[in-house]
Amino acid sequence: MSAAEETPGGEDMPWGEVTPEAARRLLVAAVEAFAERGYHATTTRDIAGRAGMSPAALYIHYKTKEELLHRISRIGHDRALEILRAAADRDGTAAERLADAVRSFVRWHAERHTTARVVQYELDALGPEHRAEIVELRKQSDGAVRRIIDEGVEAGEFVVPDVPGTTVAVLSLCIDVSRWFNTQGRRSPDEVGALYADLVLRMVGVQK
Amino acid sequence: MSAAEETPGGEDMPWGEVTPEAARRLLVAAVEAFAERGYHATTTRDIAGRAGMSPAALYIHYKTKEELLHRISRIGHDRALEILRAAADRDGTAAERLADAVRSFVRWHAERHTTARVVQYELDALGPEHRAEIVELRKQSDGAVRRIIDEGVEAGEFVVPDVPGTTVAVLSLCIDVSRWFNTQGRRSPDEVGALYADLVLRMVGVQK
DNA sequence: TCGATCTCTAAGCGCTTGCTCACCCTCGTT
DNA sequence: AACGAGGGTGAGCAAGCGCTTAGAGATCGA
Repeated sequence: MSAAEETPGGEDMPWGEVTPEAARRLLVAAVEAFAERGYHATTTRDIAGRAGMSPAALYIHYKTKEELLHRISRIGHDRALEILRAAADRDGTAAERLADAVRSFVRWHAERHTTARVVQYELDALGPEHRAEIVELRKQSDGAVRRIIDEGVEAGEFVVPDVPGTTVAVLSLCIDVSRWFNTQGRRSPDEVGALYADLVLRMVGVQK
Repeated sequence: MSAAEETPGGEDMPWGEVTPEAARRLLVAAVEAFAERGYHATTTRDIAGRAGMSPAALYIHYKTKEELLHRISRIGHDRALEILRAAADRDGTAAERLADAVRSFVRWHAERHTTARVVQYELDALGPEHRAEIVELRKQSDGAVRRIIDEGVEAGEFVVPDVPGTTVAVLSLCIDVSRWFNTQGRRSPDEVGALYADLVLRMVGVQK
């Protein structure tokens, strides 16, 4: 390891920013449990057990079970928004940027589909203030995609009669990947990403 | 009422086939509660309360809480499959039939989004045998859509490099409507259906 | 009029839940 | 050697869970 304070696994390790290590183990265990059985069906004993700790250990690092979900949701949404913004801010035609956004967004939802499932489908389990915070992040994701489509229409690259509606459809299509994607399935995350990028370009009227 | 044995509301009333009336009231209450809070977060006391009955009354009509979910899921999936098959079996070009399938399927997911949310997103809460039964119905839905796309490709109407992948994407797009659709929102079920039918025709390469 | 049948309730059982508390063990520092 | 701080545990509390049971009331054919 090059830097003294670097986290094991490097900066790109998922959950690398969560410290100390016991807190990260609990969080990873919670992601798995929430993804498998849903937030409400998961017990704090199950989470602690998966992390190899006693039920009481959870409450040293997190005030409540809901705070655990919030931390997961927050980190996941930050990452999702980062991915979309990176694609939107690139150089290139609108078609290139939209394809890039869909490809990387879908790849994330497929590769990290356990995390994504929790992030995208357990929103209602959050408390009111936490939910409001996350909803705001979602609006920004919507904005990033809409911006690309708007610019494509303006540049004459896209033919889109209903930009807000198409934006919702594109995001919805990508997000739902985390529901049906299965590691045992036939397709790799890269393949699904490529397929979806092609489908979305067709949706906005790009001719090949 | 014209026929002696007719159910109030007529044949097209949702849940009209569920009798007696108390059982239907409980089922409708369960749909609302499951859609709002999720299956696991919903208590049998809450369901009975919404139906204006005591907690014990639920067990006169249903053996367990899971049986209630299964009944809802079964009826909903039957209806969804019926909609897709009706469109697939119509006369007309593949494009017309695909547009019809998407339009009516999306309209159902928007109009009855509380029901659809339970039907589409609470699959994992079912027991193993019940889940297997429902998964089989889903495969048939996939088959109905795939058939239309296959025929469109064969007839030269569609240009689709990856038929199975596109089928999954089309169904996924429609199903996810039940997650984000809101009655207070700007669009009517008809409008979303029309938008989505257009987007899907673009996905399969139909030129306008 | 009488019991049979069906629907529904009040009360509550056995269990699990999220979470707490008193205490212990392992440290780095003095 | 003594200490304080903080991560960890075993036991368990109050509350809420799905579900059961004994019995009340309403309805109806014989």
